[in-house]
Amino acid sequence: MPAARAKTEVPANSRAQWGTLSRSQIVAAATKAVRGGGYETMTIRSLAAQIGVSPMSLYRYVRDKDDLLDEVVDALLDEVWRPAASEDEWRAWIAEAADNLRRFLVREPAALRVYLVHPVVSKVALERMEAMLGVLGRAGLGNEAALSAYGAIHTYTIGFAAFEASRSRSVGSEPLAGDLAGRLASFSSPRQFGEGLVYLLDGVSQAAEKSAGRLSKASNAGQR
Amino acid sequence: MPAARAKTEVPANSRAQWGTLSRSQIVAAATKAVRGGGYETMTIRSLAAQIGVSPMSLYRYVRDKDDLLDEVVDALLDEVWRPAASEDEWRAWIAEAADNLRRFLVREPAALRVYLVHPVVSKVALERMEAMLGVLGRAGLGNEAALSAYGAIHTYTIGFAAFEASRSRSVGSEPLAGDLAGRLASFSSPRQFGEGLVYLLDGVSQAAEKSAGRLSKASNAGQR
DNA sequence: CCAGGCACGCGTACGTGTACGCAACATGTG
DNA sequence: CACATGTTGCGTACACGTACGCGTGCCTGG
Repeated sequence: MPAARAKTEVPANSRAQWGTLSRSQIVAAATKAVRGGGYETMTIRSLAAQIGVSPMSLYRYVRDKDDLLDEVVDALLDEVWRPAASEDEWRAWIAEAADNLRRFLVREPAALRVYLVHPVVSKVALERMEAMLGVLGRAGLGNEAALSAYGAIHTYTIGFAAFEASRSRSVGSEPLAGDLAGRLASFSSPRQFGEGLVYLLDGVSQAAEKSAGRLSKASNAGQR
Repeated sequence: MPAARAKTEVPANSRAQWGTLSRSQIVAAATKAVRGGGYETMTIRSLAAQIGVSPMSLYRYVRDKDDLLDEVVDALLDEVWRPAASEDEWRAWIAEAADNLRRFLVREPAALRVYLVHPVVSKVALERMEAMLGVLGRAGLGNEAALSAYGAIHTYTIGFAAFEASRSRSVGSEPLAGDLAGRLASFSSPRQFGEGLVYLLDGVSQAAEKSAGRLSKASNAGQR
C-alpha cells in the first residue's frame, strides 16, 4: 500500500559489519555535510544513511549532536584562523586573527552556535588562544594583562559576530521604520568591527606601555 | 499495533468554542509558561493543551514559535529594562540600562535567543532605544554620534551576555586544563562587564565633549 | 431569508533528536 | 569446548515543531 518500499538496498543482511563506525569517521562525514550545504543539512539521520548505518548507532560514539558539532567546527576552524601577518606586527596580527574568527563565525552558523552555547576548549581553539597570549605577551603585556586583553578581544569578536550574523540572516524581512533599518544594519558591518577593534587595541596598547614601564625595573621577576 | 488509543478525554464535543483563542491570550499563556519553568517548558503542544485547544490552532495567530517568543520576551523586557538612576546622571543611567538588559538576557535564555536570532524591533525594544538615544543626545552627542555610541553599547551588551550565559550554563561540565577554567570564567563576570563598559563610556564621553565643542557655536541647530 | 464566502479550529502526517534496552558479535575464562 | 562478559549496532518509541488541507460555523450581500 505505501507505494515504493524498495529503499534500503541491502539484500540479505540488515545489520552492518562490526568494524564499521568510528568516531573519526562520523566526524569526517559530518564535516563533509556541513561544508557542502551547511548546518541545516547535517542531520543525524542523513549522516547515518550516508555511512550506511542506523541513526541510533552513531550515539555509541557521540554524546549528542552538539558534541559532534564541536568537533566538526574545530576541524573547520583549524583551516582558517591563522593570520598572514607577521607576529612581530602584533596589532596587525591580533586584528587579523580576530577578523578571521569573526568571518568564520558569520559564514558558518554552526560554528557561531558552538561558540555561543558553551566555552570552546577544543584542541585548535586552545592552540589559537595560546598563540594570541604569546603575541600579546611579546607585545609587552604581563600574564594578567594578556589574559584580560584576550578576554576583551574574544568577547568582542564573538559578540559582534553574533550580532552581525543575526543582522545578515534577516535581510529582506520587515521594512522596519524608515531608515532605522539602515542605521541598525550599519552597526554590524565589518567596517564597524574594525573600528571597535581599534578602540580596544588602543586600550591594550596603553596597558602594554604601562606594563612595560612597571616591569622595566624588574624585568625578570617571577612572572609565572 | 500502536497500542493504547484512549487518550483524549473529551466526552462529546471535540472542537473548541468559536470565540476562544486570540493572539493576546496565547501570548499570555506563553509568558506564564516562560516565567515559571523557563523556555524549555514552553512547547507549542503544552500551550495548546493548557488553553484547551489543538496545537495547530495556535498557528492561526502565530507564525511560528519564534514569532510567539518575540512577543513574550518583549513583555518580560518591559518590566525590567528601566534604570533607577536619574537621566541627568547620564553615565549612571546608561550603565544601568545596559546592565539591566545584560542581567535579563543572562537570566532568561529565551530572551538571549531572541536577541541573537534577529534584530529586535518590538515596541518595548524601540522605546528603550529611543530613551537611550535621548539620554545620549542630552549628554552632548549629535545624532550620528548617539547612534554610533548606542550601537557600540548595544553590541557590547548583547555580545557579553551571550558570552556570560554560555559560561554560566556549562558549570561543572569538564574540568578543563588547570586553572584555565577559572581564568576563562572571570572573563564573563559581571565585574568584567562593568569594566569594559567603563572603557566604552570613556570613549563616548570624549566623543560627547568633542561634539559639544563643535556644537557650542550653533547650539540650537536642527537637532531633531 | 438564504447562498456564498470566509474565518476558524483541527486531523493527519512528516522529519527531527534521542532515551531505552535488546540482540548479535568478540573475547576472555573455566 | 562451554559459558560469562563486554562491545556494538540497532528497533522501537516518544515529544517536538509545523506543512497541508478539510470541515464547520459565522457573517454579509443579494
